[in-house]
Amino acid sequence: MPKDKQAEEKIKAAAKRVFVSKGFSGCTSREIAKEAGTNVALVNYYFRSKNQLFLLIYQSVAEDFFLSMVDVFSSNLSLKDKVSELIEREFEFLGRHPEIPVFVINEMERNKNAGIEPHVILSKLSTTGIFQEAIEAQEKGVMRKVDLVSIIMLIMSNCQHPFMARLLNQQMNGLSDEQYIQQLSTHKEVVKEMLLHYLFPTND
Amino acid sequence: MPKDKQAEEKIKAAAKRVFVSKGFSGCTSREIAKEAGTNVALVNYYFRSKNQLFLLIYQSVAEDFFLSMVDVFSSNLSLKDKVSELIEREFEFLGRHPEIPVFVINEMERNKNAGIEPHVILSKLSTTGIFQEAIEAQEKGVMRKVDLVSIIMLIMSNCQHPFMARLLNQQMNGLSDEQYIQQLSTHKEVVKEMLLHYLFPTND
DNA sequence: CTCTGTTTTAAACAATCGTTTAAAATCTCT
DNA sequence: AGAGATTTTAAACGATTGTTTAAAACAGAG
Repeated sequence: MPKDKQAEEKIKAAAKRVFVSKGFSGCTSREIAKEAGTNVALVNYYFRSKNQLFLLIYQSVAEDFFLSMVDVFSSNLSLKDKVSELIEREFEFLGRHPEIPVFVINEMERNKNAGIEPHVILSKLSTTGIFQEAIEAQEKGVMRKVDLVSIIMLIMSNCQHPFMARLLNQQMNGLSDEQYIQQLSTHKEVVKEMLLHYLFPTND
Repeated sequence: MPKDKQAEEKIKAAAKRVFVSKGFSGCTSREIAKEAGTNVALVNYYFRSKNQLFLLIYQSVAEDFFLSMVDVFSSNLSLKDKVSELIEREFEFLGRHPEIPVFVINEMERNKNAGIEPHVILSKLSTTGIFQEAIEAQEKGVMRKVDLVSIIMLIMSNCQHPFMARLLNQQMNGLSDEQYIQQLSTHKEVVKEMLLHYLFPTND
């Protein structure tokens, strides 16, 4: 009884929700089936196995995760505005998908010696010319002469960690869910101010 | 045949290694037993169940995780030196136990609605008077007037994330294990410079 | 050595896991 | 409406899960 033709898409969407929030080891095929409103056999009918379904989901999630960076770097904003815009977009994206960084990191670690491929999106980052642009800005004295890898790490740390460590931060500071959402929006401004002042020092 | 009296401790140590690196859902009781060089029955003989053993491990790990902060704040260094020393100790601790932040965050999330208690250590943080000290420093103009929660988040983000996202950073930048260890030590200095200059601005 | 209590082991328990099978239900096309 | 292909379901498969049982191996005291 195909109540709606899109059973395959329903399963994919359910799998995405369940995998991202509980991880591969933290859920079962039957749980995904129930979330999709069907049974286990149909999940394997469309996707052959739990592991194959997972790989499909992981790739699409990892792609989403890395995508926002790339096209900011391809724009023709100034380097400083690119960094500012990147922070803005990361907070917006992670506000909608706060579980993704932990999910990706967990599954990279779980498949350390196994199959998950280094993602192609990452190499696209080089092709935007962002590194060359950064080096030139450093030579001109526009940007502080800091190790480039460290700059990437600074941006990622300050954008991702507030979402990854949400429960930790809430409990440390006694914040409700609503209070933490408010905190995130003030924290975004703090991060932007700190990073931009550090990377692009001015004389005022 | 009790080859060594300390079977209980061996199991506890093995459970710590396995739980921290794979998480509760990512491992089995038999795996822990094998890691300890014994069998499943003995694990439950000493700890009754996988879940009870886990809770024991989780509490001790979470305690270690929060401990370094507290006694830095209890010292009689200047506020600026306290922050500097905190960053130094966090990088040292996480260098020895890089898996702990992800572990704690994962298990807090997994037991969101269940049993893991908010840790008492966190409330100890208030008793050090660090918050009062920070407010006074802000009133004196020694410290930048930034939201206190955000300051904590800045420190935690920049210390923890480089260890949590190790694989991610290595793959983004094509770094070997040895190269990343080197990167971490230069990044520590960058983090210290950025945070201290931001929080304690001077006129030079 | 013998007895008593503790520690360790092998084996089994029911439940659940990922996966498969085969039949039922539904859709497509004439 | 009816034949053939596709989709969906219920049921079962062996393997593995957390947990328990009962007997073996051991320690210390008399």
